[in-house]
Amino acid sequence: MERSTKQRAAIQEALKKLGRPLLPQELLAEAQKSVPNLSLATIYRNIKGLVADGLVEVVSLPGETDRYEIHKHHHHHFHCKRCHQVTDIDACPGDLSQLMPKGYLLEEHQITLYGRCPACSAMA
Amino acid sequence: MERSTKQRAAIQEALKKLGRPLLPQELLAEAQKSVPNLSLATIYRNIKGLVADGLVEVVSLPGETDRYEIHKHHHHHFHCKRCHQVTDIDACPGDLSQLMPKGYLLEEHQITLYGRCPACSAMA
DNA sequence: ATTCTATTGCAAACGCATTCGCATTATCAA
DNA sequence: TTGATAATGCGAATGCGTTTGCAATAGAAT
Repeated sequence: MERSTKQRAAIQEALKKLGRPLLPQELLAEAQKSVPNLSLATIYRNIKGLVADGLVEVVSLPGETDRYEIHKHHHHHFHCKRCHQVTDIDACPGDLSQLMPKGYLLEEHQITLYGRCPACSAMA
Repeated sequence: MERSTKQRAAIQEALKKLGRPLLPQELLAEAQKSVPNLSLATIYRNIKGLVADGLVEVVSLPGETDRYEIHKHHHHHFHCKRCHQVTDIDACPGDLSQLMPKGYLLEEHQITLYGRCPACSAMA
């Protein structure tokens, strides 16, 4: 059966607290603030379960290793070119079937936006 | 200096002929039709050069290994969920800065469309 | 033709994210 | 409290895409 551990709690906390897609490493760093010797293997093991339970979702961006965030409704992502943090974008242009050539059936779409986040655009 | 080999020619031909982003393996298979014992290492070595020369561009899609296609102007991609082939989509919704939260600077965007290509939607 | 050396093919080696083995620890039902 | 066993930590092992070492091959200038 399923046991509740401080590690799993710390992981969910971290995801909830930062509220953006996190790399296993980022998740590890944040969760270790409450469980110091938490290991990366435990991050992977728990994430796997959380994803299976539908509590967490995998965020794959082009050329990036998978990130994880608490499950939400349809949304897109912004990737800062400077700090490389990924942020959720709740807006959506809507139906894109207008872009499709004849004969193609559109089922989903994913948009990745690139640029500078507020903190980074304030700098350079 | 730079020499022209039948392998490099075959690789460019394959990219031109299929006209869509190709995986190293797909490229290998197609190019081997004219140069039978072409090796994967040669695919990688030549692609590297072609990309450096700006003749070929890298196409990274979420969760997929990089594909390569002849360089074109801004466009997007369609990924068939059944046959997994990737097709160019020349249309673009245009300016998406309306989606951005305040303070974020938008520089680029990438859209990946998913569904069924004509051949595959005709089936199931 | 001959020579010089870029390019190739092949297999071994890498880099890196993710998974696994296993002894140890900790959760939870009884 | 105790016993059964799920979960953890750590390091070793995978998987897989890509790169590299090296001897053999083949462009291209002379």
